[in-house]
Amino acid sequence: MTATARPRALFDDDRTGFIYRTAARIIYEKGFDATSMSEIAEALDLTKPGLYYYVKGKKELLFSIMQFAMNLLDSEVVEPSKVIGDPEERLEIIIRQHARLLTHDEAGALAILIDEDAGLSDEHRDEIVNRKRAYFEYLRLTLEELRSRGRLRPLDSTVAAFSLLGMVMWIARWYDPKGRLAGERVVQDVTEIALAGMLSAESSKPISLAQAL
Amino acid sequence: MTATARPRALFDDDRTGFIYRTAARIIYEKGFDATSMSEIAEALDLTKPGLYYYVKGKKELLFSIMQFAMNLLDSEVVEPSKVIGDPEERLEIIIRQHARLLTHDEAGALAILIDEDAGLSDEHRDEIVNRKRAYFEYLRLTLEELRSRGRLRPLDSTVAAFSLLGMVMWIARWYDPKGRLAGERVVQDVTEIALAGMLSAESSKPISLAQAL
DNA sequence: GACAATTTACCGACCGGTAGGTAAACCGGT
DNA sequence: ACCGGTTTACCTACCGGTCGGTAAATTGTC
Repeated sequence: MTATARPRALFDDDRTGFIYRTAARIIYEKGFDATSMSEIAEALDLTKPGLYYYVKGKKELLFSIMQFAMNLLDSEVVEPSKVIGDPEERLEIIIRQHARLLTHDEAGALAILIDEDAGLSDEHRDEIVNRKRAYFEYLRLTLEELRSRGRLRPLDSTVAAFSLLGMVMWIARWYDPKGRLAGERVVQDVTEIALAGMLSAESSKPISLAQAL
Repeated sequence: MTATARPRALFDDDRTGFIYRTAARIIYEKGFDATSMSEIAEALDLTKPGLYYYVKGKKELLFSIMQFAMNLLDSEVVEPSKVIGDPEERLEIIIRQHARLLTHDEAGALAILIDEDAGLSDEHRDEIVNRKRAYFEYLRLTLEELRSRGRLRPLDSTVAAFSLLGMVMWIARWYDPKGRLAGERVVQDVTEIALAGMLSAESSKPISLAQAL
């Protein structure tokens, strides 16, 4: 697990990266519309035009942060799960990794990804929505694969996939890393609830092949 | 429209009610900050001062809508479930009724309730947060009751309650009443996933107890 | 049932303030 | 002398909110 492996995103070394991450934190805390460019600039010890030297505009800034968040999701959740053949194990990794991401500090950018697409231009929103849709479809197809092996409850896979996402995404809304609950406990419980909600009653893990016949 | 028991909220007859509901729809679609009072006024075939004849201010308008939504939640979810003794049945009613509410048209006000508390004044936010907290605690205590009867998986009840809420609330984000999926199918599947995720493996009754509603 | 007094339901014009954004000057390092 | 990075000074657009006013309905009085 190498627990401390920090995700190391695209922009992390240069000044631009610092700006994006700082902006993400503030926008996450206050909301996109309620956050002014001057505020972000101030947090960077800059004046507003100083910030505009680095970013083209407020919408582009939001878009960049969202692309960063989607990259994070791809590299930390999708990629590691892709190599796993068994759909049940794969589903578990998806949930667990996604939940884990949200309990870590990068949650800010991820949470922005959830809520703020209204602030994007039409073309940018299309881009983000497509990437979200791809992730959703990946999750849904994993569920369908599970169904074809008789391991999924008799559920509509769209409803099931959205339910999983809702459970997991919600973590960003309520979890406080400085609170009573340990992050790993949250990740563990959410993963367990999610799997139990999806898998058909009999034969959780040990037996697998005999049932398909 | 009589037999199906429309929730019939506080404001439904008078002009004020119409204003609140219209505003809720627009704010739900565009977000609170991105919605101007002139826009709301225009949707009502009024000018801005005309709108201000009815509402004291933008924040008060938001607060009123949120109070309406909380009242709806209380009358449609909490009240009907309170009379049920068995915690498993009660849990099912809570989930089912809450999900059902979100698949109906009143979802707008409910969704605002989810996202927009940042727009409230401090005192108003306290009021809303307290009501939300009461609902959460009601749900969590139902889970604890379930645990005391050995029917809850070994989960932290806080994590479990938030997971349920996330699943259910998320419906407002993705469900389209005009889409492919029938509302009742969504309600049914989500309820099933939720219960399966909570209840310990042995001895879960057949799901369909409370079909009549 | 006539008519003055009052209230209801609005509108046009406008104000203070702030947001996103820009032009142009400035400054330190090489 | 140049140039990346930064500032000062500023513009325009729009937002929440208010002021003064008014046509139409309602109410009280005789």
